Amino acid sequence: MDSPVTRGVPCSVDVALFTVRDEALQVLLVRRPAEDGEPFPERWSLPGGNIDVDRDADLEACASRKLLEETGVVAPHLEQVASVGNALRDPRGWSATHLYLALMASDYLELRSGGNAADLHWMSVQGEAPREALAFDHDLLLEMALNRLRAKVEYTSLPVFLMPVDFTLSQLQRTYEIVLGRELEKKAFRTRILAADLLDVVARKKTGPNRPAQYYRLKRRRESHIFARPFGSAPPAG
Amino acid sequence: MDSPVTRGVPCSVDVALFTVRDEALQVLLVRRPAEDGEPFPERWSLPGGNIDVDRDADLEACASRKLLEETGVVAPHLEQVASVGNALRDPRGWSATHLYLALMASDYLELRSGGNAADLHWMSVQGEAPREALAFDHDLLLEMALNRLRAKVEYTSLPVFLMPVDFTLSQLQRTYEIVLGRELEKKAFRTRILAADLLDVVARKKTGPNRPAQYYRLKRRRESHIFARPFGSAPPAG
DNA sequence: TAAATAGTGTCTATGAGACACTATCAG
DNA sequence: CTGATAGTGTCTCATAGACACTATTTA
Repeated sequence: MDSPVTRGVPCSVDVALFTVRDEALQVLLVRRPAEDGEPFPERWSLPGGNIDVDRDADLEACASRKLLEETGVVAPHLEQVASVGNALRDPRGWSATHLYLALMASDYLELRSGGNAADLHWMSVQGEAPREALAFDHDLLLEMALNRLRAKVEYTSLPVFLMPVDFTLSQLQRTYEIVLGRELEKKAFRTRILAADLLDVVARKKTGPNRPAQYYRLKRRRESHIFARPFGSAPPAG
Repeated sequence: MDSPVTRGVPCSVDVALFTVRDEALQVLLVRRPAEDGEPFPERWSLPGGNIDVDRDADLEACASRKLLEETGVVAPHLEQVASVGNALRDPRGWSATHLYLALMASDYLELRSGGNAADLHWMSVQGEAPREALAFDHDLLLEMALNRLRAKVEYTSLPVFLMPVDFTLSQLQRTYEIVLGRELEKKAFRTRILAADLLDVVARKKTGPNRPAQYYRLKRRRESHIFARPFGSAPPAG
């Protein structure tokens, strides 16, 4: 109205890609470039970057593109978490970023970063140990993505996207437990998951010196299932 | 990286302000200006507009400002819903908007619109009747805000922000029913609400030719309560 | 008294929690 | 047989759902 020319605001997308590796929930980080003029040189950050209005059909397409370019990966789950815009998050001035949460099985991973894998890093988010500060406000963004992930894991089937194609219920339960940071009751867990009718039975597979487990595979469906009650006795976050 | 100057993207905030009036859930609309060059002249739209990096500390401050400027109102609940950015939503080119959901009691309302109240309009969102198309992609934004509202009302105490300061449990239940579009069981509703320890008892008030109801008032707390199970037998949306 | 709305008593149904039990493999 | 992990039987408990019942007001 009163501003004759609307300049626009620097607009980016950042992606918190989680996986479960080595019995821990981990998030993918990329190293910031060392070039002159770039803020936070050589610091770790979430993968992401500015929207390219000529290449990105929409915000989610930008998130997919950034993930593919920086990691060579197409995640089976990608959802918008929130947007953060203010004058302080980038030393160059007012900017807005659009945070996405991505999930994938660790055995899909074959990371590449413009030929330099040393610029990629999995960081465990378990434990309260002080972590190295990330670039920009990415510590906050990571916290927001983690809160979203944990909140949804309390009452949805989201963790199936952290599993390989075929998996057992014990493996799925372990994944839930790692993300939630607490143990779950076996019988209740199995009853719920099977009642949700999310999984197809596939052939049993050989394992070690014990009864072989039934393997399952996600049915064709995009959305995750919402359970009528949250897991465990803990109230859902919020 | 390869673009020497990052131009930025036109960045706006839109607010879906809901209230319950006349036994219906209603959303506030503002009329687009008739000026030459403005897209969608004189069409109805959600209140909102471009971010002013000199005045808005962050996205939420921008939403509050737009709401105050266009309606004279400070809503007791304001939350971010999602962001939509693509090349098609504005005929002038790629843009991103940040959608907020606001709730307030209808008896707080004293709308003003730069001196012209005819540019404001409450639209009922009940019923499947085809509505007049809104400007930009605001039909989509309204749908997203409605979905968020209805989903959260299934398992939270959000509707307390649609109530006046003092209210009865019957009135609160009616508000839930209007938003959800279905009736709830009285006993279960009252038990849940009271067990959540959200409300303080205030003095009874005179009513009509019947037993006077107990009035309640929201305790001091910012966040809405999350119930362990959704209301009714219907599964939560999602 | 009737009419109207507020609020409760109580039984049933569902599904989670606990936990001990059985099942099936390698050796 | 043992050891290990997979999977089940069954009891208890919390809370929603149904619905009839009582309570309190004005007229």
